[in-house]
Amino acid sequence: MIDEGPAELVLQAAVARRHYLQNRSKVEIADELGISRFKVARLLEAARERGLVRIEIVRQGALDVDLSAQLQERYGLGHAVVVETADQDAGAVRAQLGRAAADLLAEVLTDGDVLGLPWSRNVHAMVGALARLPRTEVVQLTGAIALPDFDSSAVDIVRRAARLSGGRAHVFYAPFVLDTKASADALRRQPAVSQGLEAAARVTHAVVGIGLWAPGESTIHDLLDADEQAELTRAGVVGELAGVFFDKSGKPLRPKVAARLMTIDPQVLSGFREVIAVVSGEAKAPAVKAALEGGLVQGLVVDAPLAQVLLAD
Amino acid sequence: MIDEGPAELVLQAAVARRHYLQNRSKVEIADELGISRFKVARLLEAARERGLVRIEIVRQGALDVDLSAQLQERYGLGHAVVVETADQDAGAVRAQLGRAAADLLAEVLTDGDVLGLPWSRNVHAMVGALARLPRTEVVQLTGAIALPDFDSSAVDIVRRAARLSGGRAHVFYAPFVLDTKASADALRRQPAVSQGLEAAARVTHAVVGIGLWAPGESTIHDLLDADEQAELTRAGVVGELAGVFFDKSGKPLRPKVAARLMTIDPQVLSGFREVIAVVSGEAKAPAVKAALEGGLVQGLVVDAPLAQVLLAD
DNA sequence: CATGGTGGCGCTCATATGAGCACCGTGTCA
DNA sequence: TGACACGGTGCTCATATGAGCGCCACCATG
Repeated sequence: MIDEGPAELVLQAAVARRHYLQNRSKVEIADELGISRFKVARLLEAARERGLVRIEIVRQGALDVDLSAQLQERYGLGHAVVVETADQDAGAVRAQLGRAAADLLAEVLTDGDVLGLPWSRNVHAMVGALARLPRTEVVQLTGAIALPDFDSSAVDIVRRAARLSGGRAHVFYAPFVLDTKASADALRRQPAVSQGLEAAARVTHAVVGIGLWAPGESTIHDLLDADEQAELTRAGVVGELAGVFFDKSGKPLRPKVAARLMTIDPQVLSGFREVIAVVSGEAKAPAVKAALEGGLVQGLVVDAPLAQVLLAD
Repeated sequence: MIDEGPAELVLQAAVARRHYLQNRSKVEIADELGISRFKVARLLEAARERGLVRIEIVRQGALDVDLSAQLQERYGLGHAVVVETADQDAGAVRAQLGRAAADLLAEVLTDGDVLGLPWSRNVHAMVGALARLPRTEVVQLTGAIALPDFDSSAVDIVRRAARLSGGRAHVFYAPFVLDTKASADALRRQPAVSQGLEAAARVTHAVVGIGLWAPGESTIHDLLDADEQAELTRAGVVGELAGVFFDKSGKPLRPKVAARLMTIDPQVLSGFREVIAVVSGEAKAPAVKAALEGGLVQGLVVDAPLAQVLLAD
């Protein structure tokens, strides 16, 4: 009797089929085939080693759940969602991410949580896709930016989210970037503004975008002049989220320019239970990686290409 | 909190990934994720139900082990081997089947077994592919046929197998088909022939081809004249193997013509421990099905198309 | 012929797992 | 408000499973 021939192979397949495809127990299989349960176990092991059994985690609709799970495990995230975006233009990708993020948020939030939202194109997209939310207060985290292509500001974002949740909206009217520290301080002294920013202390969940500190990759970057951009680069800034700057290890920085921004303090951010970042594009990987490593975000909604880069060593 | 969103999906994927891809126990996973082992079990169940986990039995080289296992289970066979033959011509298919059958035989036979071989094109191909065999006697089961394309007869087949195994060859020189019953009887009285056929009683394993009772699908069919062909068809013959005729339920028949054939008795055939049939081509399915249902064969080496038909209900 | 190595097999016993149940918080309806 | 159904959870206990071990047949040497 010569071993390892086709009969052995087919026996392994027969056992694997019964166990994995018809999920019957090893004892059952052993009885049926008249062999010991130990032999069944060994046959299964051999079948797996030989590569006879192929197991994969399948994509579900637009979600690549396998990549998601890998991301979640790799960075110890609370939540990770990878959206499969069949090479579409940036706008379509943003919309898909927004939908996924909206679903995630609706699932993650519980009555009594407090949601914080900054201005961000991706956050805007998410709020646009929101259908329903548990009852939560919604807090504005940054000043407003009026961009030519967007007819919505931080205030509108927060209002819409609050309307959907049925909770209270904490808003204030102020620009994201002021011309001087003095103007910014003056604004912060306004009761409406200070109350709004104080509410941020109660926030449990925030949804943010992440900007890479490079031209065209961060709204704030593009709002500053060349000298300031360079200064922050020299200071080690690789990215920002909700107006909080951080370096390549994810450590928050407080550059002088920050005093001119209407945004939350890095320490407030770190008090949130979960910060969910919605980001797309491989280009942003360095900033996202830094934010992850610094523990600035605990949730991630990204497109597949970015996920791939984040997982590549 | 709204259920069944992306977070739930990703959680299921995370659990499935850990369990199936990194095969860690449910208890381990439960500890790591901080949930109960029961919840892990339920998540896995949900993941499987949802189709999130995909398990398949993979083809191995030329063998479709999954189809093989299905065939084996379906017909309660001792052995089944399905060969993947990427739509080649009949000759190439025959050669591949022969190789698979040779490997199977080498694996199945044990010292002391007795191998019986009839004349058949597929058996000829198998013997040609044989490289080594355990020590077994080899017994000729049918008379010889000289076909224009084949320079080998039953005698040569048996001799070659015996040489490879190192066992004794039991051969006799006689044609497969005689002109009259009287000639056949006379031949059977020859000591050399009768001794050969008697040795068949000790056979434990036989490898045979299966002929479908139709033009071009059975060597014996084509050797008879039109009247006889029709007579057997009327008698219910759907196929033959090793010169034994059978009907559509696999019951052996003994038509008058059989007396003119130099072959074994149906009863002798049923005394063999395992009869392995080597067959290819969907066309032969009816004959193969009959032989299987009648319990005439316990082993099968077939090409994938035939296997598909045998499994289709 | 003795000797030791090797691989396959099935055992024991601790652990992992599944079936079924009880519990709890929630929502619904009278 | 109370009664009740329901989904989700973790428990108990019987069963299935895995790790490691010893047995035995086989084989290759001295």
